[in-house]
Amino acid sequence: MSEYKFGEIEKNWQQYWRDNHIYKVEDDTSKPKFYVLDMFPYPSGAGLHVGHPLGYIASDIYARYKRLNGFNVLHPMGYDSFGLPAEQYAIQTGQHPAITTEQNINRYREQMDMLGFSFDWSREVKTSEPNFYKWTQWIFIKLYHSWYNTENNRSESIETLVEKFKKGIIPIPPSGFPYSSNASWDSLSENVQQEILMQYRNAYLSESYVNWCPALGTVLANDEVKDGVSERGGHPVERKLMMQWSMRITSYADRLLQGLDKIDWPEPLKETQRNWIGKSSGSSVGFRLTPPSPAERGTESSPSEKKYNKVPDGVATADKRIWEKLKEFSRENRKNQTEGEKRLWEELRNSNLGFKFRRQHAIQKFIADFVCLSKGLVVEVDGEIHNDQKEYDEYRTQFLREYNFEVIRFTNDEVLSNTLEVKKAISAKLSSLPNRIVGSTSEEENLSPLERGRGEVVREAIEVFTTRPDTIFGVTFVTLAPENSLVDKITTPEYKTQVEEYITYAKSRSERERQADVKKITGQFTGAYVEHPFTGEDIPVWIGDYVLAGYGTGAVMGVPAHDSRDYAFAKHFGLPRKQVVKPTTDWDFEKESYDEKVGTSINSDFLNGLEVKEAIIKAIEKIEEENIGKGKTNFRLRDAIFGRQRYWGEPIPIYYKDGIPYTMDEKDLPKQLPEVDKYLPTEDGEPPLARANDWSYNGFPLETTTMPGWAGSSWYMFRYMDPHNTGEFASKKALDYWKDVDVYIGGSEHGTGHLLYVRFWTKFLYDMGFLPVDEPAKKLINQGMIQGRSSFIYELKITQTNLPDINTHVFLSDDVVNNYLNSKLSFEELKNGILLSYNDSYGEIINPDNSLLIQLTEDSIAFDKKRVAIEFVDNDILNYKNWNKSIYISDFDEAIYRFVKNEEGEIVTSSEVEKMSKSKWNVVTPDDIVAQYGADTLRLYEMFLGPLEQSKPWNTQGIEGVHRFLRKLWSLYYNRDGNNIVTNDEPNAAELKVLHKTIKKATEDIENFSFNTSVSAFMICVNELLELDCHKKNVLEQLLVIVSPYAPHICEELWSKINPGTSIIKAEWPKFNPEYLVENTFHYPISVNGKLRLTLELALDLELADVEKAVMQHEVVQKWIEGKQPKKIVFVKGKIVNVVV
RNA sequence: GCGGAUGUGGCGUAAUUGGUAGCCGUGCCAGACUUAGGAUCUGGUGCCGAAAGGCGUGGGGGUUCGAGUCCCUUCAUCCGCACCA
Repeated sequence: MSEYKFGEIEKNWQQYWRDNHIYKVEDDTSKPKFYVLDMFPYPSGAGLHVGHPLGYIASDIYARYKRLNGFNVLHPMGYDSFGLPAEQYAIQTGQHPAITTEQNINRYREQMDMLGFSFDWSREVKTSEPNFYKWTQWIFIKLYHSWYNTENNRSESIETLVEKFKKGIIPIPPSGFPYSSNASWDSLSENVQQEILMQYRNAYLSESYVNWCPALGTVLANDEVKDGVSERGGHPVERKLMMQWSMRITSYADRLLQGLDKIDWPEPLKETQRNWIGKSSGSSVGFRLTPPSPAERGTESSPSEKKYNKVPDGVATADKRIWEKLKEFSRENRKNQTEGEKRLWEELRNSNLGFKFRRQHAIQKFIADFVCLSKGLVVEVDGEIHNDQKEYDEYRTQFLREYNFEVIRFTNDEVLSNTLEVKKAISAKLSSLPNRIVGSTSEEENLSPLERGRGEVVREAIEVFTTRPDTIFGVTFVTLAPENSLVDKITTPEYKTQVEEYITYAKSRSERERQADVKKITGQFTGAYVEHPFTGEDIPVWIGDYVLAGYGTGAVMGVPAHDSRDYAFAKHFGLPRKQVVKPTTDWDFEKESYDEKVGTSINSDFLNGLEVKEAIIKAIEKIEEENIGKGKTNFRLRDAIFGRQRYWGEPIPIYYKDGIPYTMDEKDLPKQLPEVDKYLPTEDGEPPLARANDWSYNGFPLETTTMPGWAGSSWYMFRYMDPHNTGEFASKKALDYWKDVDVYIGGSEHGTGHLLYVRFWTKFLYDMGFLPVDEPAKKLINQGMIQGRSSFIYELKITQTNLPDINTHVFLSDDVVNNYLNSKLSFEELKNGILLSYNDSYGEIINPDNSLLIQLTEDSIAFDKKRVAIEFVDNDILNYKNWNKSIYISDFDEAIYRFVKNEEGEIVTSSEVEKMSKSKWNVVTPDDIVAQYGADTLRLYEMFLGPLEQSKPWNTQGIEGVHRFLRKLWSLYYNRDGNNIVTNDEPNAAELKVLHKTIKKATEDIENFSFNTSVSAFMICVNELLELDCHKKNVLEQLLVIVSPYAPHICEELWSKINPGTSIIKAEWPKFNPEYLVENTFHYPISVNGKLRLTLELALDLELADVEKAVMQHEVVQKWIEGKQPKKIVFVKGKIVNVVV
């Protein structure tokens, strides 16, 4: 063979590799493993475009490199084959999505094969195949039967939770509202038990606000919604309250955050994830509601308005009327404590259990032995139990319950003999109860402990979350989200109507509107007031839709002087402002709020003089001390909605018995998708699965929603390790050997979706003992996007008063339009050009006729920007000769096209860089490039384009150069006459230097994923070898090995010529030998005063003194120092000499 | 608004991490060969200047013998999040 016939060569070798299963990987534990993974594609109907292979080429190069270095490399590929487009297509055509998906996959496969990737196709996975999604369903079942135990910070089987319940220990569920019942677990009905467990399950069913997309007929996850519209299709999305399956990813928020520190992922991506998780620490603060007077409440006036009397009017714990008497009792009791009481007080006092207890405390007409007001728990120690005592105790318990106190009793003996158990029981009870806000009025502050026993005021409070507790003294109002359940409770009668109106208005605003005009300030006063926890001032309570119901407590404290949103709100409604932080610079508080976290606290009582950072700490301290609130961490991350009202996804393996969900038996998996007549919701609005004939399990109805697109992709990398296993998702042996992905390559657009979910599931599977690792990928590379270049052309439009505009089908060269718009071209000239275009038109003239154009006036013309398909544009020049009018201009209708050309006779198009997409007509497929230049050229070129991580618009300028390089490489082996000219001569020093310089560079670059620079190194190497006229096997052979990951076909071909019968795939990466690069001399740059004046070749072993002599003698240096004495001579060996005068 | 990134010839980019700015490739200019071609080869090509030389890494300032690289400041572009308290 004489010429570089890439087409033939590539086809032959692809065939050879396939036939010999050369890329098949065994679990060969004798070799070190290396796992190189690409994010698997969704097989869309458009096929691969030139952007897809960018990452695949990079990973292929890396995989090949690792193989040549003796690693056992796992490099698989598969398809994320469930998804919306296939289903949308199915709805339109009635064709089963599996069929279109299969077709698309075949097309993808064909295209990938064409590029010579070294994937082990025997391990291919498809998420839509039952033998794959069987395990996705299996994982779902595991998630359902597990809960996150915050004690040891990991997921556990739900059984461990039930055991706790049986022991009476009730962990606080993620929702924050624990069940509290004195009944034993076993005595609860199945229904209640399941309901309780649902509060804890990692996969759970709950009613919550979701992103509902009516056009797609399904809910979407937060990361599938961008700017209030669906990511796929761009349909509007609204908030809707629905019963939904969700994944409790929020339980993992902190670990997902921590985990980022130990993985080698790009910093911007980690930052995006941190942002998305959105951890912020601060404090909750309770603002007690000020009891309105009966007159204000309206209770006196009319019973019908009594429903607004829900504000507890300050439950003084002691009945004031009998206080004096109670005080006596209390005093007596304190003196005559029983042993048990004494012992228990030792345990409870000083907040030993984490909560403040009081003893001998009056609650209405009783004295409780011990009470924790912030939890509403009374602990009683009884003496001997006789019957009347029992009855009396029962009565007390009942009574206290009415006042919202839990009662727990122990006998004297119990306390003494088993203090530890008693303590544990109290602890468990405490942690199961919600917090209450307890406060005291300032007058009570000065009372003696005994006198305080009179009771403290327990009132309902609005709890807010703030990251700036240091600005607590700057609070001038409190705002609730319109959805906040307190709104209804607190609104006073006179504001009832307005508040209701406002809520209706807020609901009517779609998510998109709400996001679109963030600047629009709306809100409504409720009539209610709360009390400032430190100053006791009355603070008005507002509602406003700038407060989000789903974050924190759905309520904020308004500090208009130090929060820009509060500032805007206050300004709009004329609310006062209080400065409490002194800025470090001049600040005009009239103009804006001072939000910075630097400065000194002022007007803030105990915080005065503290720096913001200290003040925050101090404020939290005080808030906790006073039982006003608690230091707290909030996450922005929401639980991920897991159900989709769609057909083309994994069925959720759940059935319902009496309305209670149960998981299917694992042995019955996979639960395959049923056949349906249509891929649309039923008439009753049920998801498509409800159309199936018998969608049931053992006679019970099955769940009809399916899993979201990200389900399969959240664990697929582990399936590749053991893809044909039918008993497990992967064997322990395979998992232990392959462990995790060493290098994962894919786009950064998955930063908050896939890459977060896959980390979540990995951690979960790790917790449950199914995986040996808790992060899926050690290293991640984000390849940049290859953007498309969209072309546009202007169409002349005639605007008419009172009539619709006329599109003329006259298209103008972009520069002509610009010249006209910039007045470089007169209207007459333009008109002339338009009329002339009729002589050069395509087809006959239909409409508008020339007469209409003759009447054109300056006021009646406009230009319409239209898309042109990329295949008809070469370097921004419209190739109108190939123009296919039926497809290639948007808004086509039957017509004849005319073109107004510029002076060069060209039609110039304008262009924009956009995402490559079928709908934008800017897709370039690899097929044409491969046909024209070959896969090796495309591979090299895509790498040569620039750094892998960088996004860049696709252009083919420069592809010639890369192709030329391959031909030059070829010419090292074959001369023009097609004769093999490789010799067996020993290479000389110069040749070895060139080779080893390149080996060094190629090795370093590949390790750094700097593929563009190594391509350039190859070019230099080939250029230099050609110059040296080097055709020696000992040099060329090694060169081939280092080029082979990039251009495997040509290298395999040339290799086979010099090493017949062997494959370069099995070769060894050459070892860099630094000896060949050793130099004796160096061309020193010599500068005078930092300015380069000459270079001087000097021996490398020269020291400063010799160098100085040589340099100073030099006439050029003499000239520049102008006879002055050098102040200093800087000499860096092997680098530079600088003479300073 | 917050967060992240990037600014270097006509263009894509490179620079061993503070040490000769512009490698490699395109494009352009000139030449050679020629079957007159969008092939191949050779030379040139940051800008200004006839040259000597001067100026040059978005702008301004600083540190240093020396700055594309470090620090401060400012501008522009792109990406992500976006009323997250």
